[in-house]
Amino acid sequence: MRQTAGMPIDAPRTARERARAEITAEILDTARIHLARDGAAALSLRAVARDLGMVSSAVYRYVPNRDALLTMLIIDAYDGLGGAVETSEGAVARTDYLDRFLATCHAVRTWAIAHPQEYALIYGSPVPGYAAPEDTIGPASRVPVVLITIIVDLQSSGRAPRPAPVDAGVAASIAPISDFAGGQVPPDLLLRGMASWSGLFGAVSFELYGHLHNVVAEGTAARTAYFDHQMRRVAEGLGLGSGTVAR
Amino acid sequence: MRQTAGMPIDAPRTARERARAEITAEILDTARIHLARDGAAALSLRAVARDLGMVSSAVYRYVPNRDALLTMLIIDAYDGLGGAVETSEGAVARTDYLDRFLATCHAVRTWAIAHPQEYALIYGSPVPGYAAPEDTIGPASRVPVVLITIIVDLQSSGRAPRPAPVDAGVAASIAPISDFAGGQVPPDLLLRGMASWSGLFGAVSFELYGHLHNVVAEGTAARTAYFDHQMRRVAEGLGLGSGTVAR
DNA sequence: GTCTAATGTGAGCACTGCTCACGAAACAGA
DNA sequence: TCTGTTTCGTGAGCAGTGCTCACATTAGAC
Repeated sequence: MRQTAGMPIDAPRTARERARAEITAEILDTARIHLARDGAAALSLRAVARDLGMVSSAVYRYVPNRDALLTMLIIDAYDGLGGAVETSEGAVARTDYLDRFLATCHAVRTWAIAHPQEYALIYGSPVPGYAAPEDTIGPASRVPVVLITIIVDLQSSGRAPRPAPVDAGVAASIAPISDFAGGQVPPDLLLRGMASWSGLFGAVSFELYGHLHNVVAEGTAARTAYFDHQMRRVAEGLGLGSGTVAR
Repeated sequence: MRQTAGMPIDAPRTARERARAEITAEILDTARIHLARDGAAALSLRAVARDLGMVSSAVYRYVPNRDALLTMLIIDAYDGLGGAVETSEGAVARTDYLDRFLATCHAVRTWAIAHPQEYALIYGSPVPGYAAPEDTIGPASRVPVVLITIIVDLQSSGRAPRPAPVDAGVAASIAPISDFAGGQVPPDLLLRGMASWSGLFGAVSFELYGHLHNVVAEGTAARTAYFDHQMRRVAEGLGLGSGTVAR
């Protein structure tokens, strides 16, 4: 049976297996600290080894190579973000669709600001030559699933206009996600969900990567007000609005 | 007098100055090739030197360090994208506002797909510890200026609803860009411009960084159809729409 | 108690950015 | 034309990286 993130790790039987799991966890913990402090590009297996008081070649007994360590950290980051978002969104009354959406947006942004290097690791430019392994797609889909669920819920509540017809070519283009959703969700809603997702991602990334420099004032209040306004605009465009963008 | 991108280089007087300019250009050219092939993270001064048949320490006579070389490539990339977008958008009739917007979007995406590493360099996660110098803000603003201009043009044509009133806090948050625009452009329009810019950026980045994997079908046709649809949706949300998102 | 497999060690390879002392060449001023 | 000053190319060297490998040690299985 394969191990997948979120699944509890098999209880180690022997002392050796226990030690192995423990040391692997220590490596991951240390790597996490280094990542948060220095960023993914500067993550060094040798430095992690030094911090743990082991010789550099010893970590290769636990981690096949640097890319594998990064992959673990990527899954970690996806799960961290996904958990934060699910908690935040889950605390809002189910029928307050706009608030659910805004809670999701702000949760993503708050997490990103608190964990900039982790965010950059999962949503920044991929390390060249690095291909995201299949293990990441589960954790990676947690946030978009939340967004699409909000839109689908709004739809089923009957409080939204009927899904708009979508051009056949466009509908065909999203066949993969449509299949993933069991083919039951109208393409228009999936497209809305994706649009909100990429709009949210764009706004957070812009802020985090410094593209709002000389555009939006630097303080926390200004940045939050700007972000909130723009996310309300996105919601509006999705049929999630409360009537007007202005607050 | 300081040299700024876009400004013609002073004609070199002596043979030495001419040689210097030439070798610096060769270094930049080679670095550009390496960037396109291997990505920014793998850009190596030593490798560039090798390609040019010079010893590694010699390039330090022309480029202070690796970061400076990256900065030149960043300015280069901004200008390349800006030029491509301005050309594309400039070819559309001035009064076809939606088409101007879509031309801009598709130009950004086309350039990004053709120059993925350059795109990642300017819109991906910034290299840790690297702060974008002031020289980049001019070239960096070319695309957003195009977008905001479209929206302002539409506004002045009288074919759009009046700019919506904006919450005072939100309006204050965009003081920097508002000042940059001379204080004449209504905040609502600037906010729309920024929203379109970050929506466009989000969509292109998602595709380029592989976040559409298992979501949107892989082929060129599917990806283009999806992108076009989403950009039309963004346009819609901006008041640039032609009436309906469906084509 | 023995045998095998897992684990830790340190040397080593090839690479990186960057510095520095050293000559050689090119320029500028007298 | 001669002299003095910059500028430029060279190669060695430092500190760091990822990763491999032969070797010793140790822990678990039988």
